[in-house]
Amino acid sequence: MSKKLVLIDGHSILNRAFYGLPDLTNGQGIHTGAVYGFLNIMFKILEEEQPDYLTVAFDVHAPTFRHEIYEPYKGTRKPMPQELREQVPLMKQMLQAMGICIVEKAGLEADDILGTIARRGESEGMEVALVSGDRDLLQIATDHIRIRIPKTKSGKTEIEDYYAKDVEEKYQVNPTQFIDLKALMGDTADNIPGVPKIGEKTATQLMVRFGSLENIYAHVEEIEKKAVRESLIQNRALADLSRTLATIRTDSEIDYRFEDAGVGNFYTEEAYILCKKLEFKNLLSRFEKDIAVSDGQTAYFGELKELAGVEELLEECRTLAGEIGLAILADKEELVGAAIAVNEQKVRFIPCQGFVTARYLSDKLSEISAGGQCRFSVFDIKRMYGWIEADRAAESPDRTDVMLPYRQEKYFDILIAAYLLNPLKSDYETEDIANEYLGLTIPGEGQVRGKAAWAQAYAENPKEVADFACFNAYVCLAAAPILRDKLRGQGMYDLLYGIEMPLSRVLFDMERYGVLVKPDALRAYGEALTGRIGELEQAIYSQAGGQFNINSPKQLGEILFERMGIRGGKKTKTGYSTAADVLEKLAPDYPIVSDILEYRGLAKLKSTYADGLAAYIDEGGRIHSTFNQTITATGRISSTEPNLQNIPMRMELGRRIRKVFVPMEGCLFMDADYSQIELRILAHMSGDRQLIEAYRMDEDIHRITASKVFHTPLEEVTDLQRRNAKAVNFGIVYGISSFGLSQDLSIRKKEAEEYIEQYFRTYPEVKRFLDTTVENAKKDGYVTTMFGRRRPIPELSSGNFMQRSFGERVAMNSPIQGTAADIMKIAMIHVWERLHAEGLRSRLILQVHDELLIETYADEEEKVRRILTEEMQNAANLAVKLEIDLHTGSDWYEAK
DNA sequence: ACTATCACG
DNA sequence: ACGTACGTGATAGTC
Repeated sequence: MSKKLVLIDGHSILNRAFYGLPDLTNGQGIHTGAVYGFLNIMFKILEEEQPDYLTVAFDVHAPTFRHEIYEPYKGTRKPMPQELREQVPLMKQMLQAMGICIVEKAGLEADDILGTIARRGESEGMEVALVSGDRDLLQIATDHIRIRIPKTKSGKTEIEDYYAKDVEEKYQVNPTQFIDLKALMGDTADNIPGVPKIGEKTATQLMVRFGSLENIYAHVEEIEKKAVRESLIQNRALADLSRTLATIRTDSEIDYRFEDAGVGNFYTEEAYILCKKLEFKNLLSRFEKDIAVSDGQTAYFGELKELAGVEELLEECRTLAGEIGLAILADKEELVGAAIAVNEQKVRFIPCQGFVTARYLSDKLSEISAGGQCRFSVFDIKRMYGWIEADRAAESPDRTDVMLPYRQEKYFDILIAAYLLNPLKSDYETEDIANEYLGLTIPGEGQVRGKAAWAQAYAENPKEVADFACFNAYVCLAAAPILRDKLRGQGMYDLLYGIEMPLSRVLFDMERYGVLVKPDALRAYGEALTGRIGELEQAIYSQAGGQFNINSPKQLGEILFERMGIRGGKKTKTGYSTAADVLEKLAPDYPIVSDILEYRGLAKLKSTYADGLAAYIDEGGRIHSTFNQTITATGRISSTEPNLQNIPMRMELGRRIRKVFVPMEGCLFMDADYSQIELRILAHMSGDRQLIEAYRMDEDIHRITASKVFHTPLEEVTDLQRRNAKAVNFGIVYGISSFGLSQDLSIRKKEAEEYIEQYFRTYPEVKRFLDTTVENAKKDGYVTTMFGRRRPIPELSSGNFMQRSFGERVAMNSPIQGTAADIMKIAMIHVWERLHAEGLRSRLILQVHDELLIETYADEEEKVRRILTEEMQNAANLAVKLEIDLHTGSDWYEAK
């Protein structure tokens, strides 16, 4: 096995970390963000590489410009900001404390040091990973020297890897040629002048054609472009100088021995003290952990393969009064294994093999789950119910306590907890939770399995996969108390056990149950569309005078606004806007435009719905959507693969798709939706007497609003007035802006302003409520729903007007939308509980934000109607009634 | 991977 | 003066 060497470009990574992270300071006002970021990147790399040797190189003078002596070409790189400059010595101090080898030498660039050590390592047969923030180092890449460039993308650090072949693939030149390429195009940041008039494109062209700078000059007369040719000839000296400047030395004289760079124990007392001083809390806990278990975190992880050992462990869990961490590795229909963290010292992976079959393990876990003393902390419980409640998940019982375990802390889901604590993140891997709440770096799922199934990954790499599972179980166990404390501290513990945990069980059922569709009807619908789409296509081509891709906004824009000369303003960054609202204005004057609009509509229906849905139908004719509980910023549920929350409704033709969603034999659909739930919540939360009063009248709310706002007797309110009032009602809920309202109603901004002003005069407490909500949000940095759900709004402290305005609208909207989501979730749980408690077979099928669909057995219709009505209306006790519209039918179209 | 568009609440 | 309605997901095209 060849040895592994990791080299880090100190300044460049520190720089990356500085600009990639918010500006952290400790209590004494010392800036620490860059050091912190550097350490995180370094630990991530170390976990991945597990190197034998590690070295960090620095330039001697902190803000050195590359080749500073060449004054005329002084770089355009900004000077290093003070906040970063002062972190350089701190960084070095930290590395020294951790016993990490640092190399720097007066008169030498870090690049040259890195290049030299990398080559030496390679010649001694090592695999070298060179970590740097910029691409200069690419010229060093070989088959054994890999350049690693960390990229910060939306908070996550991704690392790009370049062997020699990857450089060629990406830049069309090999690493050696990369030097010449750079000499030609120059690099202002690095003080490399380059040849005037030659940029990246021309430089690449020349290099691909001639292979080297030397050869370019040998054939310079063959270059067709006059400007390029002459610039080359005139600037020969500059080109040669640039080449020298661009070349990284690999034969520098440095005093360096690999023995001094061995990777040892970083967690020294000295480093611990320094981390404490800098207040790297996350890192500290990691230090303590590693000091405690001295020789590495995996030391107490183990694999259990013998039945006897497994039984012993499971029995221990069954009788344990405390909490255990549980991680399940499962592919779609195959349980591969489970890791259990009994305590911090005992974490074991149980693979499904030999006598320990998947069935055995699943049954055992179900038994413990149902009757054991212990509690489970897991990641993503919804995906686990199927494995740990094999029996109970089946049809059940006439009991009133069916939901009890989910309410009473039997389970703790670190995914849901992390989501509640910060619902703004785009994903919540165990890896991220470990890092954020435990300061621990663990392997990521992608690293361990790539795209392979777990079964395959385990077969190929049992140790790594077992460790991965153990890490996950461990993190579930270790993070639980921390997350619990934070949730309690933020008043969200009741939200977790009153709503989210029970809900996860409801969603699991809905996903597994699915919804029946009629494949033939769906196919027929698609075929009907195909016919009309073909006609429209021909009509459009003949009017446009030729064929083109109607689906391409780019081509369509060119045809419409250039070839056909239709007037229509540019809108998007990339060209003309062909969005529906633009085209609708043109449709009356241009038949082709209305054809395009119709085509668009039909193409959408066909691709997304007719064809799209068909791909998800299982053997039983059912579609099983996934209901995501940890996606939205406001607390709503989302639906994916397929999305069943955006099935067409507003237009008749699209709405007909709902006819293919049907109840199974012997059942009917029962559908109920809340009537203006958000506006009612606004009435309640604001306590506005007029608005509450309006809801107590048995009359259409938009009509009443119109009457009040426009000072018109109720009977005389015109349709237009009602429509305007309705738009204002919506606008208020969205976090009103006069511009937005004016767009929606196609009126002048001034008029919109007047409407809003009138509205607020009518409902003054609504205005006060919205104002204080925004004000509090600015003070606290977040808003909350009636049930304590939080949404942080970082935009509110933005210096950017647009961002801040957005934050203000969000502050007005989120408590309302979020409370509506909370109420619907409560209703779902109660409906589910009563269906089970009353021994009914009817089941919840879909949730569409304010709507619930139940597949109802014919003989249960009246009971279900009662349950649905009562539980939805009574889900929350507001100052106004929660009313619902309820319908039944033999398909979704009819029931809605 | 990103953009534009459009389906829903 | 800034340039917007709030929350989602899927598809197709383009890079």
